[in-house]
Amino acid sequence: MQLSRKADYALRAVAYISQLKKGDLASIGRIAKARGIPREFLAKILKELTRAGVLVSFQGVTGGYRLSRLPKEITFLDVIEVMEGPVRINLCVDDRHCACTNEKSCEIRPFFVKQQEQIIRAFKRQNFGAFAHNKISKLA
Amino acid sequence: MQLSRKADYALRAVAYISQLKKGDLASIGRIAKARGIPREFLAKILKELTRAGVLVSFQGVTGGYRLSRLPKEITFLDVIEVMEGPVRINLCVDDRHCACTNEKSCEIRPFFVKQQEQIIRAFKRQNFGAFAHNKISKLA
DNA sequence: TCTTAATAGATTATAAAAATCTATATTTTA
DNA sequence: TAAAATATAGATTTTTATAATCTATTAAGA
Ligand code: SF4
Ligand code: SF4
Repeated sequence: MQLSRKADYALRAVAYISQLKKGDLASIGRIAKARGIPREFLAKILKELTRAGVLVSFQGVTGGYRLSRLPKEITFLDVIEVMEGPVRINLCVDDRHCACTNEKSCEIRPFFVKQQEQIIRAFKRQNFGAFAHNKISKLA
Repeated sequence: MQLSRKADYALRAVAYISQLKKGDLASIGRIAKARGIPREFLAKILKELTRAGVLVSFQGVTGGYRLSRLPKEITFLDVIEVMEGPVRINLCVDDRHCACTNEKSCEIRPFFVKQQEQIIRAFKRQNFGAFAHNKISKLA
């Protein structure tokens, strides 16, 4: 019932990158240091975000990462789903078949279906526009 | 980001017990069979719920469990917290001190504080009155 | 006193999360 | 063109949490 550290790190890294000036890049090392995230773990995270199309990367001495689109066009849900896969608040609550065989008659399932909709809506509503360079004074 | 099986089992067990007629008891074996929950695991769960004051138990041949109070007076939150401890949607989001040192300046924390309030409110609102004997035709 | 319950608590097994490691590819610049 | 700094790929390891089971004991009714 708790967000993984991986997703938490990812959200903070993307928030950091959102604050870059247009055209700027941030390297793994810089982000890791600024946000206190284990460097190698962050490398893995940014790699996955890049592969998923959330970030764009550049290799070489002046390399690093930037967003693939505007901050306001990237949602918390986008980032969380790259890290954890589809959000499922309880085992059964998605469209796929699951191990539990009670799905049809289950008393408590409808409650979780509803709560899942709520939380997904909230994750979708929250985007990184709130952290963009013009919204926050300076990078730490 | 997913409810534990333990909590899911617990909710279904309490829902089952909520459907008993006044004065009736249900044994571990009966509930486990009816709901497809591993018997020994359920024994542990019901033990904990009893110790926490959600259920009342009776030993001996005619023993079993009943609710400690009216179904509508037991919430999903009550049961979930006995199983998993305090609900925390992300590491930092509670009153205690946590490992992450970013708490004060963290950009994303306020979002999770808010979402946590939402989900806790929903867990508190949902009670077992909805499953009481007079609401549902018969026990399966 | 036998049987069928719950209780207590330790233990094991499995899986997921978190982190790290090794090696390679790419780009800049001295 | 060699060195340095960067990202990429993927495997591996470590750690922790979840899930489940086991052993022994206590309690009460028939
Ligand atoms: S018991 Fe109900 S809520 Fe739980 S996993 Fe199965 S269908 Fe879903
Ligand atoms: S980084 Fe922010 S949201 Fe994440 S655990 Fe730390 S304070 Fe909480």
